[in-house]
Amino acid sequence: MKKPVAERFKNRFREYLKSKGLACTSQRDAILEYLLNDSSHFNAETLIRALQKKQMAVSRATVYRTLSHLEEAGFIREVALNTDHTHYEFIGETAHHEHIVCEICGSIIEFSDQELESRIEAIASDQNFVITRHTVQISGICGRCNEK
Amino acid sequence: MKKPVAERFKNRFREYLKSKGLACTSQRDAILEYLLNDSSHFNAETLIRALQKKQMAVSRATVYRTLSHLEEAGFIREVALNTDHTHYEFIGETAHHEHIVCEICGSIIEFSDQELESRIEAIASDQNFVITRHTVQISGICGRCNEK
DNA sequence: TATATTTTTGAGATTGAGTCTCATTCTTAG
DNA sequence: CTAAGAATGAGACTCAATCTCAAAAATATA
Repeated sequence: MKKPVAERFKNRFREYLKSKGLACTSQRDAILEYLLNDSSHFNAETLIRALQKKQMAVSRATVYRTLSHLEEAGFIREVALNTDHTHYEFIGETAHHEHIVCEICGSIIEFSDQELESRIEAIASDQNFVITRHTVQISGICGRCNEK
Repeated sequence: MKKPVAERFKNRFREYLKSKGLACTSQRDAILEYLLNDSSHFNAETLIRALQKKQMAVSRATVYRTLSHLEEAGFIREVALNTDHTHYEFIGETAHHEHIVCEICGSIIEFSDQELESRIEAIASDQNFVITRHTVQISGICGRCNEK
């Protein structure tokens, strides 16, 4: 059985590539395919290893290149969860949201808050800025870790 | 003429070091001294180069180690202005604030907004989190760059 | 103040994410 | 089917950041 949502994303990506004069390759397919099924939060290195395990190995260079295209095309976005390496999340059809990360167990909670978003818009406009991107990053200790 | 504020910071740092069983060294002094006079926003590499120029060279390893201590002691904090490398700012006596960065000219505007802060507190508490840190990072295009 | 103990330093090796190069292979338009 | 252009992969490279360890400095002890 086909998954219509996944098909739609794949077509959108193909169209994006075509519109930019880029080629549709099996590696680019494989990466999007993987993200559609297995991943909401990831980084380049884990993605490389995961693809290897699935016998769909794609070289490091190609993975990085494809992630740039996916970001450019609006399929994924960078999230600053961790200073060590760039973290991404698949955007799909989910609404814009922010993250709270537990410093102890590493668990990630997503939230979205209209009041917060409006305030950010207002601040930027006060400063005469046109926003292209924004992130709210909260680190702390989650309820469960606090009990221990 | 002595600067009383700077002296106060230096004493606070010495006390912090003592309380942790750490030594007061000329290198640690030199780094704090530099930050007190010359810098609000900086990163490790520029700091290393700046100290060299002032004939107060401190090794890379020591700079990184000292920055950790200064952060731990609450004198500086990491700011995510740029994904390439860790950016710091000297906290001093300034109030907590966030940043808007222009993607074109790189200019940084600092702002603080009580409404935003309260909202963040409320969200974390809804999720049963105790906040240890938070950042609001806005990227966009500033008024001046937009005109061009 | 001299000495013993502990901590720090610096030089350079190491790690690891991310980028670059370039010969070879794949896509695509015609 | 073919020619032209684009993408891939292997591995070299970059650069921030960390680690190692012998020598030096700071602190504690007497």
